[in-house]
Amino acid sequence: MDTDTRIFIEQFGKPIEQLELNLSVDCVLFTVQKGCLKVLLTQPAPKWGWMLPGGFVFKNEHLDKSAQRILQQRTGIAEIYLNQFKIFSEPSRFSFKDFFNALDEEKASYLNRSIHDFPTRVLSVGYFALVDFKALSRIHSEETIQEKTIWADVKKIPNLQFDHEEIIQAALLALRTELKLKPIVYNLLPEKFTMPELQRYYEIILDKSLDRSSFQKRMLRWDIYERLEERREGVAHKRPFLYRFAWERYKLACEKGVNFSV
Amino acid sequence: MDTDTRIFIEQFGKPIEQLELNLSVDCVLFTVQKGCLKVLLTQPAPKWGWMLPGGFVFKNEHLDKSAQRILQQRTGIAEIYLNQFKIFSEPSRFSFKDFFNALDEEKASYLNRSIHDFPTRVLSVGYFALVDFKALSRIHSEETIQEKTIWADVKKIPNLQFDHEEIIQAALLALRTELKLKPIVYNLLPEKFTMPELQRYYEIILDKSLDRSSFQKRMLRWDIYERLEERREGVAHKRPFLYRFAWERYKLACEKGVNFSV
DNA sequence: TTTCATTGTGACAAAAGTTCACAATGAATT
DNA sequence: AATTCATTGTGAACTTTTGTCACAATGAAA
Repeated sequence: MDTDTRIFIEQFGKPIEQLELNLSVDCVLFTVQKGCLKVLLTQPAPKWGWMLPGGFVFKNEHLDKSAQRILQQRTGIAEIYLNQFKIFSEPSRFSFKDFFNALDEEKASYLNRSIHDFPTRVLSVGYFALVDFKALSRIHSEETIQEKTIWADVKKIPNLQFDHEEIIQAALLALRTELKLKPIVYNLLPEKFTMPELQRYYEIILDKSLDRSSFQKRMLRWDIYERLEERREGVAHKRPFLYRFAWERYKLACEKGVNFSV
Repeated sequence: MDTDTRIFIEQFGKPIEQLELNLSVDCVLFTVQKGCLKVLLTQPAPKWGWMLPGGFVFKNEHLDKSAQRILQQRTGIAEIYLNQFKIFSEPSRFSFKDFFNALDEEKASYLNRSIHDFPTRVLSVGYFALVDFKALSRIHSEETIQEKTIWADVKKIPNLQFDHEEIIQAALLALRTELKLKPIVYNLLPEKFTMPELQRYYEIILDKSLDRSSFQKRMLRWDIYERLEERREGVAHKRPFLYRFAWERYKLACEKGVNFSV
């Protein structure tokens, strides 16, 4: 019996009978590290290439919960900003038949099933998620799945399984579009951050440089960031103020119809 | 045998074996008529209430094609602006069991199948579509399905089947959000239109009044509408100029990063 | 003590958005 | 035939927002 295949299909312990085999979720988890926008890639077993963290939806499970579960299994974090951005439904995007054949072994019989028991079309609902890289390193969850993972620069994505390269490009587009509508960058930053840091993150996501003075004025005019008394310490120059995202002010700004595009 | 049920399930002629019974598409077709934003509702048979035009996806059919087919069957128009905005996946949103029971007849046996042959969860991919009301009245397609339909004011939606009321509200939100990103209103208008008409359509969609002078200046500054030599004739006052959406200019504006929010 | 990259801020100009006003228009009314 | 009147195109004046530039403040590193 091929344990890897079983693990892949059975979602790390969930019996196959309790899975919607025609419905999967794939998560594009973005983070900013070393000045680059990165996405999490996994390799459940050495025989497979890199792919997005994802999996089949449980019977009776909400899609959002499914995405949340998949990310929690990998990061240990329960509350991650999630955005369902697109459904990938190309009939040929994933084939159980090809998948089992590619394994070049005893195929579906591993699961005591005929290949005809598997659906011919598997949908994937694409989610993008945002997380502060530093928050990840502080997490030590015992639930976290042990599988090989890397953070790949969005500008240098390796070849991926299935249609996952397409999913990442669509996620990137959706992230940038959403950023014109809502100030979601704060999900990538720690609770307290400086204006130059906020600006840097915008620049990294949008892949273009912004003017410092007008950026600061715009952010302050939105009035959704609370300036703290503290400043960032230990810098070799003037210490920048720390800011914090202010939910109540943000709600007010939304009601006023503030345009959050930069 | 219940012909209506067969027609409902079998998608007007498509054998049940060729349908993805766990995957449906529902279309929220918007139009502007008599100063109101309206959506198309259908009633395939008197025993059912109002619902959105929709149906099961064919095996091997692309989702976009499916939505296009469904709308073409109802409107006769082949090219309609389409936007896949959300997936409705609540496990209990549609149940074949409840559906057949509600019919209070010989249930699934109509289709020579056991209820266990039907999936327990049916997804719906939501599309919203935009069409010029006048274009509809000029269409005389022989393919058009004969079923009872109405145009319902979005402010006065009757009780609908399944989760279709929720789908309409989500579509309305998606339409308004999309309108901040792209000038998609032109899909609701005829090829030639005046500035006051364009403004009126924005006001109807966003459900708020806009200033005439600043609206006109904004539209002209985007430089995506071509002013024609013609004017609207037969009006009891100064004749307004006619404009036309200019694709090439629009593409240039997108490259320049024009913000299309009003 | 000096150097130096970075930050907060303000002056100024340019661009965009708002408000108001007025002449032009042409069917409808008298 | 003259008058009425709601609507339109446009421009002036003003406010707000954005873009550009400059300069002093800062504090670790040299």
